[in-house]
Amino acid sequence: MPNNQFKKGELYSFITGKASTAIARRLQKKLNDAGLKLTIEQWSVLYHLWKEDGKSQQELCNATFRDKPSITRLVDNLEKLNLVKRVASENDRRINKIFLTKQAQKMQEQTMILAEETLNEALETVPLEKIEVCKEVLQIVYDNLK
Amino acid sequence: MPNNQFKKGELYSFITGKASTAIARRLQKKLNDAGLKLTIEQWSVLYHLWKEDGKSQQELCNATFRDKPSITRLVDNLEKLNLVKRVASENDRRINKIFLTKQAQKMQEQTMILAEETLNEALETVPLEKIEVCKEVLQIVYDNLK
DNA sequence: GGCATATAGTTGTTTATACAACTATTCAAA
DNA sequence: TTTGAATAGTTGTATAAACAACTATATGCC
Repeated sequence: MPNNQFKKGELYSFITGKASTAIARRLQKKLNDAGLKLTIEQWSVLYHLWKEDGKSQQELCNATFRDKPSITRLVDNLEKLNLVKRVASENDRRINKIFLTKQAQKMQEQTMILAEETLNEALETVPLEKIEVCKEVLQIVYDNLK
Repeated sequence: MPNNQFKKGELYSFITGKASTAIARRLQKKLNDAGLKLTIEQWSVLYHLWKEDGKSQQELCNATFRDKPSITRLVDNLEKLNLVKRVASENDRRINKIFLTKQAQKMQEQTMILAEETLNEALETVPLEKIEVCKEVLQIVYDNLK
C-alpha cells in the first residue's frame, strides 16, 4: 500500500477539491463585483479562445476537460450573451468554429487581471518552491487518472 | 507581486481544479461500476454522517462547504433513496437532524475502500514528502480564501 | 458508387450549484 | 411581554455537468 497515507479527513479534501472550489468562488465573486455577467465556466471557454480564436467545439472539449453536450450549451449561452459566434467550417461541414466577438475580445485583459489577483490571494504566504511541488503533484494526479 | 509566478496555462489548471475533477470522476466511475447508485455529492454527505450520525443540515453545510439550498436538495434525494431520514430536533424545532438508514450504514466500508483506491491510483509514483507539501499548500489556499 | 464506420455536434433527462426570497422558530433587549 | 434580529431550513430560478440517444457529415474500403 505505497501511498495509503490518507487519514480520513484529508482524503475528503482531496476528493472534493476544497481548494479549487474556493478559488473558483473567489474569482466568480470578483467577476460579479466588476459587473461582468460571466460564469467561471463561460470564462474558461473564453480563456481558450483568447489563446487561439476559432477553435472548434471539439477542441474546446479537449481544452476544458468537458464533454460535448457541456460545450454545446456553454457555447449556446455565450452566443446568447453575444460573446462568441458559431461559424460552420468550409472544409468540413460537421465542424463549428467558434469566434470571439469584439465585446469578448475586450474582456480578456480585465478578467485575466482578476484571475491573477485571485491566485495571488490564494497563494499569499506560500513559498515559491512549495507552489512548484504542488503544481507538479497535481499534474501527476491528472496524468495518472486521465 | 510576491506570488505572480503563474504562466497562463498553469493559472488555468489551478482555477479549474483539473486534478480534483479527475479524482471525483474516477471515484464516480468506481461507484457506478460497483453498482452503487450514488453520486459523489451524495457520498460526500454520507461521509460526514458516517463520521458522526445525526448532524443537522447546517452542520452538513459547514462540513461539505455547500450552501443551505444545496444541502436541502441533497438530503431530499438521499431520503428518496432511503439512505437518510430527517428527524426534527426535540430542543430546537428549527433543526433537522439527519440520520443514516441501515442501508446507508452498510455502504460505508465498501465506498471508503473505493475512495482510498482512487487516491492511491491518483498518487501513484508521487513521493510521500511531495504529497505532504501539496496537502499543506491546498490547506493554506483554502484558509486564505475562506 | 455504396455501405459501414468514425467524427462533430445536438437534444433529453437527472443531478447539482449559487443566489435571492421566503417561512418558521428561537433569542434577546427594551 | 412583546417585538425585532438571528438562525434553520425551503422554494424558485438560472446555469452547469454527466450520460445516453440522436442527426449530419465525412472517410475508407469493397
